[in-house]
Amino acid sequence: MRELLQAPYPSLVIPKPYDFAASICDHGWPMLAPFAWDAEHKTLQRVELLDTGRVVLLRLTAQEEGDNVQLQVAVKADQDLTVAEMQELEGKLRWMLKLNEDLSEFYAIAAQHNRLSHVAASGRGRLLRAPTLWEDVVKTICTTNVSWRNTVSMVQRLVARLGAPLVADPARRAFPTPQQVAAADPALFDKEIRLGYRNGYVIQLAREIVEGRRDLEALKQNALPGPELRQELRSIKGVGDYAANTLLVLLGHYHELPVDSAFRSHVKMRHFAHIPADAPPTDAEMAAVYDQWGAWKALGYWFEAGE
DNA sequence: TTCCAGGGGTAGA
DNA sequence: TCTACCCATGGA
Repeated sequence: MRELLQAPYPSLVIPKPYDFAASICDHGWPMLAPFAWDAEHKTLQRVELLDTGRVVLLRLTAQEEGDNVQLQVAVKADQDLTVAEMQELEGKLRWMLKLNEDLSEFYAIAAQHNRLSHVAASGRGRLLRAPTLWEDVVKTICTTNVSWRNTVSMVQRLVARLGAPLVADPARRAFPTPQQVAAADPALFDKEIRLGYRNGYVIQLAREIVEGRRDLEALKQNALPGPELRQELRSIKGVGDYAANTLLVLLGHYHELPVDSAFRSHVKMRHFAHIPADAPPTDAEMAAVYDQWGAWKALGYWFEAGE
């Protein structure tokens, strides 16, 4: 196993400003396998299966000099990567870190909010996502109606049982592909992976993809307007309003709010504390609080809640 | 034992 | 469109 320091990818343009560690940690995704966050060294690790079938370990850190940030990418692999593999990784890194998104409109609104102006100043808002929409859909389904700790456990078991292993450290595995999930014995889900009633949703989605009945990755091309994209996501069994809006955020559409128990709890406490408990605000009333954020409601809520 | 967690599907109105 | 009911899992 060789450690190949590719530092940095010269064509991987880092936006300014950009706070690598804060951006990675601004939601729970780095805690979900096969991601792992090393807080002490501010390093994001990920086991990744390449198109060639090779499994590599990525280690990402940022080197900062003033507002000039350079991404340091270390790749552990059994041999040198090919040019095509390097290009594949570069594309995946750009997607995962949302380096291509233009957040200037969001920053302009955030700068007008005293308590959120730091978000704009430090260049946050690029929430971590998986290289594939498939992985993000499965993980989002695993966040529904369970505690976060349970989500972490479910995803860990899914990766541990079905993901492709790293040669030098077989205990570390990549996220399972739709093919691997579709080919798995459903009994393995019932007995070991234990996603509860979500087992059927994940297996069904994998089969739809493998059989060519659904092309999730095509949705990343940003070819569909928001409402149609949302409708497409809602057509996935197990994806309801909350999950669809969460996935829209991951896809770079922030006009819909992922309304879950955490949203309701936060908004009630922050904006409706004077309302009697026996007459709670409706979801629509709570969502209206963020109308001022226009197309950036979800980020506005997210960073307000994260203060 | 019961409730709840970063809800969703279905049937019936 | 709205409501009631059911759904596996694991921790409190």
